[in-house]
Amino acid sequence: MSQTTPGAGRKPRTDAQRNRSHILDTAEEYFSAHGVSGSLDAIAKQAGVGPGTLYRHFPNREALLAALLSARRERLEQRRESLRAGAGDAADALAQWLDALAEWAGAFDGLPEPLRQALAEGTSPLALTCEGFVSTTDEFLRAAQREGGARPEVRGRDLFLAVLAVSWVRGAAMADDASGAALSALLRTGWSSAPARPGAEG
Amino acid sequence: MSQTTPGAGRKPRTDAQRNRSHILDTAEEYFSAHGVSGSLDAIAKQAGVGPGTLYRHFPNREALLAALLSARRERLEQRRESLRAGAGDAADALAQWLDALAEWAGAFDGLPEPLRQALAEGTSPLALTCEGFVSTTDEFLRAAQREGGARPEVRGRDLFLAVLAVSWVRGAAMADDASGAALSALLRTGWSSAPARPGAEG
Amino acid sequence: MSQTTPGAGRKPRTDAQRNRSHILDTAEEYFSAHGVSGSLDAIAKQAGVGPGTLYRHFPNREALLAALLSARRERLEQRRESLRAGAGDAADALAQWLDALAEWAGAFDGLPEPLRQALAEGTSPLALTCEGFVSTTDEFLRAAQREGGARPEVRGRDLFLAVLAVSWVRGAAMADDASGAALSALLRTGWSSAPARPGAEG
Amino acid sequence: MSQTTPGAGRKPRTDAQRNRSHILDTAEEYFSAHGVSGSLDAIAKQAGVGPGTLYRHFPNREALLAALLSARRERLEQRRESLRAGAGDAADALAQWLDALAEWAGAFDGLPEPLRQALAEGTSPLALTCEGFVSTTDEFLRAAQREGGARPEVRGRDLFLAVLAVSWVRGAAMADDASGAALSALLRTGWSSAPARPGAEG
DNA sequence: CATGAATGAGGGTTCATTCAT
DNA sequence: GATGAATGAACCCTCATTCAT
Repeated sequence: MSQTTPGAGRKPRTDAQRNRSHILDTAEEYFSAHGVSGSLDAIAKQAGVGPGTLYRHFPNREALLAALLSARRERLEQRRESLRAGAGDAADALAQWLDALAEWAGAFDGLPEPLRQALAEGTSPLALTCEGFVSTTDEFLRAAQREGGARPEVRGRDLFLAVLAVSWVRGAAMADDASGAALSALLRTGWSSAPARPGAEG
Repeated sequence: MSQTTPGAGRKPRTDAQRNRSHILDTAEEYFSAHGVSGSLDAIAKQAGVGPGTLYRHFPNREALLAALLSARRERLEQRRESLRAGAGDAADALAQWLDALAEWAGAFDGLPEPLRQALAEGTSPLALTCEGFVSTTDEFLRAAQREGGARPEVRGRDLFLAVLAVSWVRGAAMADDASGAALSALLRTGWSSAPARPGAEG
Repeated sequence: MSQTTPGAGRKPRTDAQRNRSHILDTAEEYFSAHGVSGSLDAIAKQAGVGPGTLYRHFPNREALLAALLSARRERLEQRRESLRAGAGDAADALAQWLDALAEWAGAFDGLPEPLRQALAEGTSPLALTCEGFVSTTDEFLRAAQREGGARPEVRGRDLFLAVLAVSWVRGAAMADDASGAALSALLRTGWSSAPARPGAEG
Repeated sequence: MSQTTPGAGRKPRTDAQRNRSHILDTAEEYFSAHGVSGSLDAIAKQAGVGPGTLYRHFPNREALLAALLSARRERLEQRRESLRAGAGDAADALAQWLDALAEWAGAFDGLPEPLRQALAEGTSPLALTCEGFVSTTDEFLRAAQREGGARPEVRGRDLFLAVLAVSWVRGAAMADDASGAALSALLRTGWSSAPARPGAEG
């Protein structure tokens, strides 16, 4: 009655994997449609498994989220590599990295919230993922600072949080889609047009 | 059971008012302690009224929130007036206005979320309040732009959203309290140290 | 779809009472059939109310149990009165009171367990009821002790617990129904045939 | 993952035994800590075996319990032997046997319950163990009766049940630890101080 | 023999909201 | 106006048991 596509026969053992990824697919779909607060039970049902099965694979919502994001993380890490390899401006690289990060954090409706919490509380499987990205952000940032393309007082963690915040704003179906881009720009240049403290950075 | 002595038979119209403001006081306290997602039922109970009574005055959570914020809005409007009157730099006035706004948006845990939604969806009593502040922000912003103290491409709505976003980040008990301030600074100056406007500063 | 017998129209307000007692009736029936560990949700469903309604009236299983038993308590208290009024032997009165108590404690399958817990932990609405009966037991006991019909070292609380224990034994569908009676007798006379009090019988 | 070095290919038959006794040790520990209603899954996990393995050895909770108790049974049977050998009073021997039994039945929190059920239903591996002890109790009892130290109408089965009941009462963390002892005494002498029906037994 | 993934009913509980009184 | 009982979907989680490998 439950999990097999009819005619697929039995799927045990190795299909723990298949089941797991089926749950992941379903969750991806479900979170995309309903946001990260969607019901776990509903995901299980939609995946055609009992709640216990989902629970076995992912003991809580964050674990599921973490698994979901880790798939996307790969893409992000590829991006990181290509940006590292890229010859150009360190500041541009940072900007592009932040964009990639923002896209990642905006994968699902409401995702920024648990990410921020993970960062704040440290526990939760999401925290590790976040910390990793904070480090990467720091690298890009320091490179840019060395080249004089980024303000020296800025810290990677703040930048990461800022990206989260921008994603959070984007999250709502905005009346005005320009806002997302505008905020990214704001983040880069600030609203002030005063000189960026001449002499502070050469 | 709450405000009338039983058997009095006289229920002066003012009782409705008294009830209403008692609910507001309770809600203020409750939201401060439990964040804006606290149970409305609990507020009603704590206020000593039935849930129906609460609902009569405030048909939903946002209405209650709006009423709560409108009290604080006065303070904010006073701030606006004093900033308008202030002689100084228009950019500084804007910065101070944004700070005041951030404080307002951080009144309760989780408040930025409904504010953003209100702004995005337009419906909801909160939307009006927000729009009002967007306008005010716009005024300050345009003044600053006229003086050359703010970038011309920035819009008041984006600034308002940015303030919301900063408040949202602050919301979590951050491991690092400096982040809030850092983000505010970031918002003003951006992370880039490239000249704010080519030619503007040599 | 839910709680009204079709055609009964609406039942609000006063029918909180009717509802409440309907739940009680259902619970009585349900506990009789399935023992005191039966599902509360199932009771609610069978009573035609939502789980929340049941929950409103009885915040937990013990509260429900207490309400159920308080109905029977009246019968027990009548018994107490008639025993008090009865002229006869104080020891016999005690014995009959203990029998009544045992019947009360055996009302539902598994009831002795929560009763014992209530007595041990003191919290729980059941505890009060139990304590009351302990007191009554003490009264009967002391009367019997004064007449020399009960051992002086025995305490009311122990007797109450013993009754609970006897009911507990009875609880299982015994292969041998004589056991219940045998235990009651045992409780009265003990298994030893040594003189009850040295000198009391020569 | 548990007992074989992976790749060894050799799984001597004794491993089953080793597994079995490891499960038993774990269960002993677990039941001691959590009472007999603890989760079997948890025991399996703690023992480092799959739930299936546990189930192979012990098809249900009672089987596991029976195995656990059979270890303790040996101690009990030694006690029996020493009591049989003892010269003294048959009634005292019975009393001591009952004490030993009570201790046995109190080995784990909540143990009396399944024991009673086993006795009542006859099925279940525990029943055999219980019946054995009923017989032994009967032996001691009859000896005492022959010496005039026990009432003639008492039966071994009732005494066994009574011991279970006393253990059951002891089970709860009693506000008053004296109750356990008091009940044992009660069981021996009864609460009545009337002569033990002189003439009925000599 | 051992494994451990899967099952899935069932547990208690919460709460925004409606509506008869 | 105020009341508060009723609703009932939804939530997360547990666990004894089966069975393909």
